Amino acid sequence: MYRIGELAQLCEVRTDTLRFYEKHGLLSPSSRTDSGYRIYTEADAERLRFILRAKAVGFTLAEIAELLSIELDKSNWACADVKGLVDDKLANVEAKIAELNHFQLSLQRLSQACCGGPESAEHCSILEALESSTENIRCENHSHTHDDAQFTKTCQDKSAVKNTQEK
Amino acid sequence: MYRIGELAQLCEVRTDTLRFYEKHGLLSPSSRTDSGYRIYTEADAERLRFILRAKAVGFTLAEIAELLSIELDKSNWACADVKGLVDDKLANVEAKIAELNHFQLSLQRLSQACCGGPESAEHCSILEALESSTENIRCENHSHTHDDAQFTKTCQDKSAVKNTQEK
DNA sequence: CTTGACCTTGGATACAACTCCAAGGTTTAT
DNA sequence: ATAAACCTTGGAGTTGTATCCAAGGTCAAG
Repeated sequence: MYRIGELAQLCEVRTDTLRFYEKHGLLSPSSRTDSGYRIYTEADAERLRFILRAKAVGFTLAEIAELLSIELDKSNWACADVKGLVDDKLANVEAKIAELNHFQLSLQRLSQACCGGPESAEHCSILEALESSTENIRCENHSHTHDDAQFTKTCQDKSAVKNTQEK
Repeated sequence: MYRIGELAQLCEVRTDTLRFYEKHGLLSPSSRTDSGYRIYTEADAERLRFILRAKAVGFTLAEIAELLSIELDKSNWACADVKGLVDDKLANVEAKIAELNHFQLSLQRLSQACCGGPESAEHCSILEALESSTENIRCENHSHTHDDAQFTKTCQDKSAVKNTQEK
């Protein structure tokens, strides 16, 4: 039997988070004291751990609510249903990874093209790329032309410019 | 010279988005008609394209605002400043990728452990993993024990259960 | 001169997952 | 008996990126 603060400490969440989960139907205390304090049982704690584990593999709270409803009524669901949720999530995660990989590649190319020195940014390859090239930033049309000339070219005036930079 | 709807169509954004960018200091029309209509010049369109390209490589609008302020005053900034922004973003993106890769791995393991068949979910490996294992879901403590016995085990009752599944 | 397409503004709504706050009640320790 | 630490509720705020709406003004065509 835990009071809200105890359960929170045990599972390393905030009390606010527990109330938030309650409001959203994920976890309600099994009972209340006469004065209205929430009382959580060990089973409640287990349910919370289930939620946290599901969060740890990337499920949103809405998805976790679905998992919990299956969990409470397992015999009326098939493995296929559960696996479906996991596979949908997996596809979802993989799509996000693909997008981020695209960002990563573009950023790497931009970074490599820039000397990164104390020279004036007037001829900075990064800014130039953002000013004009779309194809070379988004690598969506895989043209395979290997024309990364634009990206290996660095800042033109490496010769001292001695600009005072105020940031 | 474009009216808001024309520029929006040209760059494939909503007019609302252009007003939103204006409200947030990213892009203001160069002038207005007597009746108050926004008038965008070709330079404004270029600035919008800069914004959209920066978005395409993963920058947030706040970061883009920073890039734009450099863009407008290039000579007072160094390549190092620009490259710094890109490299910070890159680190940021890579951290997100790492997190998602972790999700992906966990989800793959869960998926592989489950038969995915029409059997009752009463002994579903996925639910069991969420009920009890934390270490096997989060692969944070790289124990390298290769104990994926828990993950290769599939649903126990492949023998017909014939549960009617209502979803 | 009316219809429809366009434009204006300010403000509301949406999503996710909290986090914080104020005003007040309860429990525990001294 | 009183202070500290806990708890309650309802509601507002956060971050990011828009999207939608209502009430009204403008413009071109027929």
